[in-house]
Amino acid sequence: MGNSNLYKGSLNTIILKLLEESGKMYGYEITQKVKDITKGELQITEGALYPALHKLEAEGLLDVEMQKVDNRLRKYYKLTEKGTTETANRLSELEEYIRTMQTIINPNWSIN
Amino acid sequence: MGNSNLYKGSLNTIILKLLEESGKMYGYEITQKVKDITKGELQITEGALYPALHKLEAEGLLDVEMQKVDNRLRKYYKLTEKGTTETANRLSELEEYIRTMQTIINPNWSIN
DNA sequence: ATCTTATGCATAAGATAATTATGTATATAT
DNA sequence: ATATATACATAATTATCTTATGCATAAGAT
Repeated sequence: MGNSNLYKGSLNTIILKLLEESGKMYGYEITQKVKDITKGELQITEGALYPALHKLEAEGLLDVEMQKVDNRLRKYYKLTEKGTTETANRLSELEEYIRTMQTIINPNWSIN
Repeated sequence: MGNSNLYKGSLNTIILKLLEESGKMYGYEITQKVKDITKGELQITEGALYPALHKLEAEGLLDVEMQKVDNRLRKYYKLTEKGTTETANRLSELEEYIRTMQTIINPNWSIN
C-alpha cells in the first residue's frame, strides 16, 4: 500500500460504512472485503481491526451476535441506531476532509 | 475542525506541498496559510508542526535558512532536491488514498 | 502605562491509533 | 505431514498528534 500513514484515522469510518452497506459483517470478512474493493491497496491488520471493533462496540455504535459456522466462531457486528447516525456524521467528515485536502493540493480550483 | 483524526498522517504532505508551491516558508506562516486556505477547517498546532519540520529537515527533505525580520527570528524552510522528488511521491500517495476512500464510500461508482 | 493579542520559535507529557509480533484453534489444500 | 486459509484476541512498540508550557518581541486596545 502506498502511504499507510494517510489511512490512520480512517479505519473506524471504513468499518462503519461497510456495515451500513452490508447490514452485518464479521471481522475477517471486513479485512477481505477491504482488500477486495481496494484491489489490495489497503490491507487492514488484525491488530488494528479487532481493537477498533471492540471500541466501537463499547461506544454503543455496534451490536454483536455470535455465530458458529463450520465449527468456527464468527462475531457478526451490525450498526446500532446510534451507530447509524454516527456513520452519517463520519462520512460527512470524511468528505469534508477530502475536500479540504483537494483544496490544498489543487489551490487553483476555487470550486467547493 | 470536523474529525481531526482523519488528518493524522497528512501533515507532512501538506507541508511539502505548500513549500513546493511557495518556494520557502517559515513555520508560523504555514499555520496561517493552512488556516486561510481551509477557511479555518484545519488548524495546524505548533506542537505538531515544529517537530514535523525538524524531522523533515533531518530526513534531508528540507533546508533551513534563518532570517531576522522586525527583530523577530524566522526559520525559512525550502525543499531540497530530494524533498522535491519526495513531494511528488507523497502527492501521488495522497491522490491514491483519496481514490481508494472514494471507492469505499461510493462503491457504486466503478469509475477510477 | 498596562494588558491582551499576535507573531515566532521550541519541547515535554499524555493520548490515540496504528504496526508488529504473538497466541489459540479449526478447516482445507498439497 | 505441512502449509495456507479462516477466525478470534492481545501485548509491546512505534508514530503522530493534542495539550500544556516556556521564552521573547511587536502591535493594538483600555
